[in-house]
Amino acid sequence: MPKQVDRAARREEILTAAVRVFARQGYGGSRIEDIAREAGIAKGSVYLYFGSREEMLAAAFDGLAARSRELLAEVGRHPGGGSERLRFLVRSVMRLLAQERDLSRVLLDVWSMGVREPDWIDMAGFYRDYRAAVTAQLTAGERHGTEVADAVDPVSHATVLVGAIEGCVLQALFDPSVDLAALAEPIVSLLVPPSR
Amino acid sequence: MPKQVDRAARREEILTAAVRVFARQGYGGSRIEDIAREAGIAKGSVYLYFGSREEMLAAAFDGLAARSRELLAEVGRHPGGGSERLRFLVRSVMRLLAQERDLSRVLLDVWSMGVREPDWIDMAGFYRDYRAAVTAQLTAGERHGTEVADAVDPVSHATVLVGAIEGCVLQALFDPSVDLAALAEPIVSLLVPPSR
Amino acid sequence: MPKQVDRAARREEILTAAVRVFARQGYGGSRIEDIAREAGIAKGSVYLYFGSREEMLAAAFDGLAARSRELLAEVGRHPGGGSERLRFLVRSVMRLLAQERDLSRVLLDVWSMGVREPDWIDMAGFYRDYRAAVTAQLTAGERHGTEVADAVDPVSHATVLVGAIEGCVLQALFDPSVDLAALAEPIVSLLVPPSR
Amino acid sequence: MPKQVDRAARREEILTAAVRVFARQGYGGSRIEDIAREAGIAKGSVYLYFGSREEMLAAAFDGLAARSRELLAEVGRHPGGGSERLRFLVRSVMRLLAQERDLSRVLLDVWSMGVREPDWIDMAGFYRDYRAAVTAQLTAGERHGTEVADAVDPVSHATVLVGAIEGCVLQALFDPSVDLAALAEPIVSLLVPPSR
DNA sequence: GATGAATGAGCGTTCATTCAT
DNA sequence: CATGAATGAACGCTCATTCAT
Repeated sequence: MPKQVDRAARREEILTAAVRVFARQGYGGSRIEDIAREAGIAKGSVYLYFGSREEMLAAAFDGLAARSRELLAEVGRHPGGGSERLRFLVRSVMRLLAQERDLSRVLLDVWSMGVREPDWIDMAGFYRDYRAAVTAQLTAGERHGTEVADAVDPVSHATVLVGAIEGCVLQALFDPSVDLAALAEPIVSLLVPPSR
Repeated sequence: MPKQVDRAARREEILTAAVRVFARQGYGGSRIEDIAREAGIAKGSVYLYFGSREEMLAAAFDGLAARSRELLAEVGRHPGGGSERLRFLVRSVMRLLAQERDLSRVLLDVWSMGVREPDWIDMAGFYRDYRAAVTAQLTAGERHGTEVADAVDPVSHATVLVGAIEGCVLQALFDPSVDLAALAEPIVSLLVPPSR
Repeated sequence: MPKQVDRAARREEILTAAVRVFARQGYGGSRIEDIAREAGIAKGSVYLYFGSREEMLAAAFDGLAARSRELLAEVGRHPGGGSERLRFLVRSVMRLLAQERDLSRVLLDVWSMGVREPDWIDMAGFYRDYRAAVTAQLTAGERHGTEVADAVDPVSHATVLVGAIEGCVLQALFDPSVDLAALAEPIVSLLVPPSR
Repeated sequence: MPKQVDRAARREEILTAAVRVFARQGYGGSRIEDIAREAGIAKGSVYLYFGSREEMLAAAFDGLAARSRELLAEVGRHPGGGSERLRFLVRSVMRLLAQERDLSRVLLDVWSMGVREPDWIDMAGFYRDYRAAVTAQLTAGERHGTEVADAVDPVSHATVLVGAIEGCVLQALFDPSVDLAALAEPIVSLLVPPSR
């Protein structure tokens, strides 16, 4: 299936170009022609791979979401207790986002879009799953009594942890002096309960 | 004698309408006419009070930023040590944002805009000040040795705290089952060091 | 009738302001508000004296046309033969236009408007009368054989003379180094037949 | 393979349509849609060939100016003395303008625009060159003493000659009974010095 | 497939004019 | 009379999308 591979690869190329342009100009400020130029193809050709401009934004987020879900899955297979796994999660996610500056920027537009059109991409579901995975690890050892009883209910704790990650990404986008990668450890120290 | 109008009040009315529309449709999806209709005036009249659509977005954020800065200032005058003051800050900010759903939604568009056009509104400066105020309270008692030495440097701690707030707001926007107001206490418990 | 006088005077004030603005910004680029500001009154007040923006342009030209027609009438009463009278006409007209830079500039807009809407102001009639007056003087002495037979028919001669005046005004408007007043004598020398 | 279009030719078609519309309705009264309709294309397509409405006006004048400059250059190569050459110039220019009624009408708008925005199109320069070419021919034979000493300085003489041409065009535009082509000879007789 | 010329709905903004005070 | 806030029709220009080649 050589055609299939080519098609998918070309689609990916265009998507990468789109993300660069979205990151630079914002979704609202990105013309199809800008994306085509960035991808080195003609304007009309974009429509051979994407049905609309919005579809590209969705695809960009899908990529990030897929990688995040993979991470979430990995976490469940990670050796160690809940805390080890959460540390792994936080570090992995922060590394991912620190490396994907462009995608992070685009995330802002996706957020804005997702708030308005809940049917467009299931943002609520994404973050719900995210929190659920964190919650699972936070409560992992509980039934064995090996974790100190937390004053904070695990779901709220998870929300705060997830929120801290997203909120740090946000600040890093605004202010280059905020080093996103370096914030993994503080988040871990402050929000991941010590093992045992 | 011309018609008597309180320019500032009228401007505020329009701004409120604009925020409602921005919240509902997103900045990019809000036509001037929508805003005018929401405000109960004619399209052209909007331009008697705002120079452009973007100016309304900026004004919306300015309002929120001003109230936030007030809060920050109040914090400095609040009785008690750094921890008390931080508790006050977190609770106040969360209450403010919980009450201002529309403004929070609009915040997403402002973020998106602010990342791209750093000269438009000084987002970096806003969050820098925000973090600085938090940092100040985190280090308030330190020189007297009354606070437990923190494993996390105060600036990073502040970033995480501010991030947690913003990140919780974000999740609450996506998912109505996330109760923003109820997250104040978890944030306090997890991220504000206990007094003494 | 004091009110009457005031009203007329006020109208004239506004018209003068309008001419200044038209000259500076062009008719198309002159907003009613600009004119009102120049006249030191409120926007709405303009409409107490003029029915529309276009009416002001017409009035501006009317003023110039009236003064031109006066000149034409004076010419007929001027002592001397046709040539003397033409010299007087050319010098007077050139002096008038040289003094009224603003009106000359506005003339360009009036021309542009007048070509398109013949019913608006009778431009054709104005120039016809103008040429007729010149023609009359060119042929003044002819029937007595006191003028040298001209190789050029008087109507064409008049057209060229009138054209030269307007064309010189035009060049002076474009190029400040063209001294309109100084062109009266050359026009006289070249286009007014010597007496006898 | 994209549709094959001769960009320059298409641009010219649109320009011709624009000139027709400008001539009929005036620049200020010509909507882009009118021009598009006249050209038989869609509104947006106009912008594939012109960046703005004003650019079309400039292009219209550029065309006329280019042809005029060609004429000026031809004059310098024309056989005969200065007077022969000037006769050739006057006749050629008058023929050109008589044939291009629409462009002449548009000229009125260009004048109006050019007076206000000297940087837009170098009207002053155009007429300066025009006068310079005429002046050159007026003084052509002087140093050999073959021309009768003129009472009028050549630069003023040139200004009057150029002015007469433009002024006759103007009158012809207002009044159909003025036959522009027929005015070439009167201008020659009156303003071009006889040979020798 | 690829192209890019063409389309035309759509929108931000302007401004002449009106009219309540 | 004077004012200037309000109006809303109008228009220049953009750009996502289509489709003939």
